[in-house]
Amino acid sequence: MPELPEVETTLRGIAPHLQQQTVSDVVIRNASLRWPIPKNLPQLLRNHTVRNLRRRAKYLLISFDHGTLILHLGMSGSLRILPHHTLPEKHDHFDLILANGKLMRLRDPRRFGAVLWHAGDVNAHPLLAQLGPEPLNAEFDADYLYQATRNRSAAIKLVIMDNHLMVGVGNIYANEALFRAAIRPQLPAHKLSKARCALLVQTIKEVLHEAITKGGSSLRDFIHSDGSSGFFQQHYFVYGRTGEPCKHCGAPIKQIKQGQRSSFYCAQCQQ
DNA sequence: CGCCAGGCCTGCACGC
DNA sequence: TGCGTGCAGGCCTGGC
Repeated sequence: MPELPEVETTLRGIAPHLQQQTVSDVVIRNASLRWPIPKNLPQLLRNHTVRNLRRRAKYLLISFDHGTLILHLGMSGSLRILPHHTLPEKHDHFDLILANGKLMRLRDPRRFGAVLWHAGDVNAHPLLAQLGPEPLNAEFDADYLYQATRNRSAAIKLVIMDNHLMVGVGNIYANEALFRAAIRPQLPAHKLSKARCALLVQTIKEVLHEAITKGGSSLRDFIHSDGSSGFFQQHYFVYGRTGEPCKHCGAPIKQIKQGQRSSFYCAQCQQ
């Protein structure tokens, strides 16, 4: 279930193998992801060279001279670098085959991911054009969060997960960042003081940085691994810990639903 | 068997 | 008008 740190780790894992490499072929085994994989991708990419790789929100952007391949891992997607002719397994839907003897393979059991093509300025793509700032960029700061939440009466957890306001905060890290900032997830966003906005900005950056560092430490296993990059071993303060004692005060962690997603918090520590 | 998890787009209805 | 908001639906599989 890739959140931003997993996507960032994936980017770092695949980038060295794709950079300046020429695509020799594209294999589409099952085109029915969130949107259909364009059928003409093989013709579009054959004999073209990867110029650059980057991440925007949870999208991986692989750019060529004539356009950009947009990848999203959805909830169950992973990418691996493998030798040519490695046999595909059940949920291996897409391969980018490189002239250097390797291939990049997308596995996505639940098929919520995406493989799209955009010619021209990728930032103008409908999926990317409306996105808010990156949480790890300097532009995402206390002033920004404070101003952006003044007219938002919705719960702060829903607001920080709104991609128009900011990107990259999924359910796990939203819960964890709010716990660390001692902010109750149901709090109306506009009620946050400037100081609490500053704290939340800090804890969001902190949980994401920590997760990326941990993911990075398992990067050596990226190739030939299952692509999960060791994120399973992370410890959480609140996520998935319903009824278990708060690691700060011992009170049982509560679970509620917000926007059809589970929220976890300590009613004692978070106000 | 049913329920749940995950990301996130889409559509609808409402009120200001 | 056009937002913000809340809700539901859709896309899937695997694990409990």
